[in-house]
Amino acid sequence: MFDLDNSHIYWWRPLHDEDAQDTRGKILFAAYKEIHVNGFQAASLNDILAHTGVTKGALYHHFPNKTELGYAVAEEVIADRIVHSFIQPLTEAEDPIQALIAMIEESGKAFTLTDIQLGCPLGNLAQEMAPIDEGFRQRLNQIYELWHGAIESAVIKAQQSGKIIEQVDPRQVAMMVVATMEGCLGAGMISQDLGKLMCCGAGLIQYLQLIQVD
Amino acid sequence: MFDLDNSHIYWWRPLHDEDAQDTRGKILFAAYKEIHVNGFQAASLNDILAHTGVTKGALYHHFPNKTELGYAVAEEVIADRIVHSFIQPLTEAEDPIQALIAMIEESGKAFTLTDIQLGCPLGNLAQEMAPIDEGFRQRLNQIYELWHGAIESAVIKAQQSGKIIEQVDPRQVAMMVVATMEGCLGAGMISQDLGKLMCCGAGLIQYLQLIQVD
DNA sequence: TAATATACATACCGGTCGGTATGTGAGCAA
DNA sequence: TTGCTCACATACCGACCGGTATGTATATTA
Repeated sequence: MFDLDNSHIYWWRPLHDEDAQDTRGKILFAAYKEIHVNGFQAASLNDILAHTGVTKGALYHHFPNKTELGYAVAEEVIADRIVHSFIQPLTEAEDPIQALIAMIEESGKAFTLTDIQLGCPLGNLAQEMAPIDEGFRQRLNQIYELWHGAIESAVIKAQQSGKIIEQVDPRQVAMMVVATMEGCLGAGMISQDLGKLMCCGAGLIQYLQLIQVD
Repeated sequence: MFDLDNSHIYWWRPLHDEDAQDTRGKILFAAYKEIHVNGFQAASLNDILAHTGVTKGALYHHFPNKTELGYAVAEEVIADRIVHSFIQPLTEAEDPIQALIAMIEESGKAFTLTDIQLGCPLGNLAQEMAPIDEGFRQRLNQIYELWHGAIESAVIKAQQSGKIIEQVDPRQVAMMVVATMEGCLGAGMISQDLGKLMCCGAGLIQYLQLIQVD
């Protein structure tokens, strides 16, 4: 239904170099892009193969069926991306709340119109598959729990060093931040307007500043 | 792929009585449910017909093709639901911010596990179709803009009556509230945990209380 | 009453889907 | 050299998809 070849500006690209990959890696990355654009159910194996030059025999040599290919994309590609982009920067930071704010600001600037048209690979797949496939739900939920945990730890750390007010519940803040980030991306996607994405993100940043001690 | 018949507890049900509808209405409502469960692309016309007892001839008598059926669902069923559930209560309220908080609390209580498994009909469809079909994007974006406008007006009204601090931008708050509500539903969906939905919603309510003047 | 339009019902079509059965060439161990 | 395994390649299958062509009963109009 929709064919997108914008590999040169693909923000959601996994961090490692996909050109130097083996057959399995090629399939995995092509499947990731197909799924990101069309969703899992509408993703066509034939299209994935056409984009890679790999044949169907090779695909079914590495993956038993389409569903397992989807699981592998979730576990290996998407999880990897979330950890590197949103979790590691938080756990490594001195001041994790400032890092979080910086991360939101950076994301807002780094996104292109093409990026937000596609939405978040994790969020899209979760919305589509969680209700109808327990295997997807569990794998994607695990990624979210990692993410929630990282922000929760950041808030706790900030509270301990007296940078965030004691009244807020770290778990609540963590869930809300992730939810709002996903929601902001959705707003950007539907409006196809980077300004609205930034507007939404600014609201989130202001919230994070409101819960800091003066 | 997934067949759900929980019409007796279907929270997302349109407000009017679907049993007393004409053929067109029956198709529309059945399509709405199919799309809500499976997404638009994976929604099967044959399944819709099987659930209604209507035949394909009747369907194509009322709708020229699947896409136009989807447009009609967005314009007539989904928009109707959002307006009645989230917009009218706001525009009619004396104290719209309190109404907004009450609405979030009420939603949290009214939802069943089955409800959150499916996610928001508007959000799901937007995430799926906005990137690949301009017709869907425009129709769904219009609904979001209505929603944003209603909350923005509520915030402005609250600022004028001195109930909300002047520092916040009404448009930012509006977009963030909608984004967070959608994000919270997503969190509930993926975790299949009403507690997490409530936790996320509590974070949003606390934000709304933080921007109120003491 | 005859003609016409509406509101469906039935049967079927070409195309695409995920999946499979079978074939093939390279590498390696004996 | 032979025999086996791995890593694919090719051809094909039945199922299901959205869509259409055609038939028919009923209501409306001339």
